[in-house]
Amino acid sequence: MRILVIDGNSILNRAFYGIRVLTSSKGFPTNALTGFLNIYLRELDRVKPDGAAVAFDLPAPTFRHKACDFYKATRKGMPDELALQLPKAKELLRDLGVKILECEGFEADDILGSVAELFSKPDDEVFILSGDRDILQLIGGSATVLLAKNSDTSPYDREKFIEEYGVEPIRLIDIKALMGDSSDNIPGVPGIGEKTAKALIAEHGSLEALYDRLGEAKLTPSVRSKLENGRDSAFQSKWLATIVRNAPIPKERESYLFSEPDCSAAAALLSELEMFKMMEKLGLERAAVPAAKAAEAPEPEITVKELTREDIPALGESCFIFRDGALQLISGSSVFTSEDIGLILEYFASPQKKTAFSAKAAYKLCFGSGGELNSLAFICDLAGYLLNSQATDYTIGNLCGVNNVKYSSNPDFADIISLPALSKKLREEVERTGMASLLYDIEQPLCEVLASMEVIGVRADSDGIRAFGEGLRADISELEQRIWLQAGREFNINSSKQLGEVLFDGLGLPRGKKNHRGYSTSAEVLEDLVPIHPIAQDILDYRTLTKLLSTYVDGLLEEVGPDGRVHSEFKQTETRTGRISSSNPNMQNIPVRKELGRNMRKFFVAADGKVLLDADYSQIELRVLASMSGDENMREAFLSGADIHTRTAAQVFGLPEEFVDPDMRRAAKAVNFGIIYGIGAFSLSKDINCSVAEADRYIKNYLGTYPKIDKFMNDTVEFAQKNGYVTTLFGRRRYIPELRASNRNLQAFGKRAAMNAPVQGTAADIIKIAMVKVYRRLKEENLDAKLILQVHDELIVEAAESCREQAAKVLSEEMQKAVSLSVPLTAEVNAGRSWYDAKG
DNA sequence: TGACTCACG
DNA sequence: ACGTACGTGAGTCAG
Repeated sequence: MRILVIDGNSILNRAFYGIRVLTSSKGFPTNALTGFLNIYLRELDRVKPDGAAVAFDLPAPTFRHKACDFYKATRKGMPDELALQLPKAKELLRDLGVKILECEGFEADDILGSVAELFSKPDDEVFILSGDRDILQLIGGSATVLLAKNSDTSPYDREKFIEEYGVEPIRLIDIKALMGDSSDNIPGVPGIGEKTAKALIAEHGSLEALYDRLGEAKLTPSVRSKLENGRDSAFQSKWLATIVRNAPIPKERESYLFSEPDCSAAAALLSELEMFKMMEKLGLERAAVPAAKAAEAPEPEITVKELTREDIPALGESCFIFRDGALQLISGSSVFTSEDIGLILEYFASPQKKTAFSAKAAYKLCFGSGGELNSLAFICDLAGYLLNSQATDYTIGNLCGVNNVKYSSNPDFADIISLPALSKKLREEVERTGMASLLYDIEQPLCEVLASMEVIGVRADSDGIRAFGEGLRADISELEQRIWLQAGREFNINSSKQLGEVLFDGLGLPRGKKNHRGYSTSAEVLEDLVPIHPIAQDILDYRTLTKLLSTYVDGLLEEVGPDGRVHSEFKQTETRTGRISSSNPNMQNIPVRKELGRNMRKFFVAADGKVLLDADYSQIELRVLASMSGDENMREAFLSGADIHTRTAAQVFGLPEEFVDPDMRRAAKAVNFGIIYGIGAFSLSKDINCSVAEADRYIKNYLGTYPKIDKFMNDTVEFAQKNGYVTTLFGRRRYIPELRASNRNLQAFGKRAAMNAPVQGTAADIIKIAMVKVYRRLKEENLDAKLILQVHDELIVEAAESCREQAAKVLSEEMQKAVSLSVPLTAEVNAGRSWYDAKG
């Protein structure tokens, strides 16, 4: 028989620490479960066993079979977030037909050893999955170990083990007896480390043989005396390190074969945990309401009709879903469908009050055909986003799960007929959490603005881009030749792996930071190599050019439409902070910082007879911070119109502004940015190239200079720890479950995110308000000028030459008075034929 | 698919 | 002892 047997504790533990925080909307942690199932399914696919069993630790209530008082005394108790997932894992595995093994007084690895023993007949194969190297001692006969590492598992059979350790697998015990294992509280022989232990066992064969021959063995005096003194400890350690193979597990071999899965139970559990992706992976249908409940409340009769012209005036309040050119709308207990564009537009234009699931596509249809979308009162996906910005998508099904609205038991209309209930629940939640104005006054109106921007797009000069690309191609092949020449061979420069081999093995250059797959070849590392070898600069240049070519030249050309314009998609429910994102193509990361890349902006141009107006906020995030924290010192800087970085440098260094040199200003600028990101001395020191101690001093001085910023950050973190979320000036929330994680790195990340989100998010709120205002006023004043792009703190309008002055005035006025802070907001507007020219 | 690298605010 | 600033999207390689 072919059996897969798993150390449940070990794999859950690895999954828990290896995967970012995942929770259901109610905060129930699911990361360990998700990780475990992914690993389990992958290995199932590889091993294709006849049966599987998962072993769990089950300590005896009053004694252990290894009753040493120090045994595993230091192993930390499991964090609550993980402990909660343990019973769910067992329940789910049972539902899936997997055997669960627990023996009072035995640990999971003892159970694995016993299973391996049970399946050691000639035709048996046992695959033992664990993340714990101790388990390697079980290799042999029918048993192969699948050792879980970072993100994959590596199979260990006898040959592989011997190659790595130089001894038989069972000798692992003897090695441990000498070197000990602090995580398992195995003392070993004090002073003997891994290297010595391996060498001694490889030479002498076993612990017993070593001690038998201690007298005549060739040993250094110090090792000999350590071994003599550590004799008792060594033998006790060997016993501790030995995995038991006779735990009282079920002996009926057939009981380990897969049993019939209970799909509905598994689906119900996964639905409860909102693990919908996993359900798909397992091929499970979404759980219906349990039969008993469905019987209590019979479903209303649903009638499905094709929408007709006559229906429209009679429709009461309805909600609609518009997707892939088809409309589905629900009114009372009737479901109407239509693919007739004329009819759809007529419905959109009607005065019936509407709730949309997602509205951008509907707006786009209207813009494309001169229609209107009237009386739209509520947009569900935007509400869901405000309630939980960290979900990955806001499909109807997910919103129902997120907001705990019951499904219909009728699978055909599971989603549709629950929509009215869903929108009601969402509306209540948004109002309860104080985000009504944010939804109705900012996000919903913005949806129409974004739809308009997507439809209009930006004119692109394809010929110009192609010509630029040809120039790049020539330079790239020249660089490629030079790099190959210096490397002494041809290789793929784009492959970090091959590049690493060339630089660090071939040329013997010093290695910098390592990463999971070897040594880093990032720009940071390469820059340090520039003074050492000329190849470094060539590689940096090669990277710059190929990035421009593949992402911005080739990538962009694919996105230019038949109208000669690119129609980027602006997503409104994508970021955790409230920003919008841009994709296909991403117009928010077109190069600007370096001149070569900045040239790309020459190819984004105004249509004939028009100009581009580019308006950007000056220091919006720092102004928001000054206002939110109320720090007088920083507010004064903005009120007086000072150069903020120079002013900061002067204050932090205690000098008059005239004495601030460019280096000092640069350092102050880095600190100003760092503060917004939740600064750390280490990263600041790298950013401005100084010692960590120096960076630490800058930060301390800074927080001393702006004490209320210090207080604001501390208060914000404290609020987040207490309430689980932070808010912007306009009430937008970001939940930060990481703060409650037991992993320190995750907690530290949570704190930084908590400090950043109110600032970044408020700035996002402000520009959204400005966008709505600009959009409305351009329309009101009947100007031939349209908003076409947003880049976080920057708006771009395409305006007819005839109204460029008026449009520029609208932009600058509406941006500056979008909101009223305790410091002024300023926006600078420039005009030009191309984005390059229009950007200052 | 995930890791790496790099473009932007 | 360990990792190291917030938020994105896209292209490439390698398993």
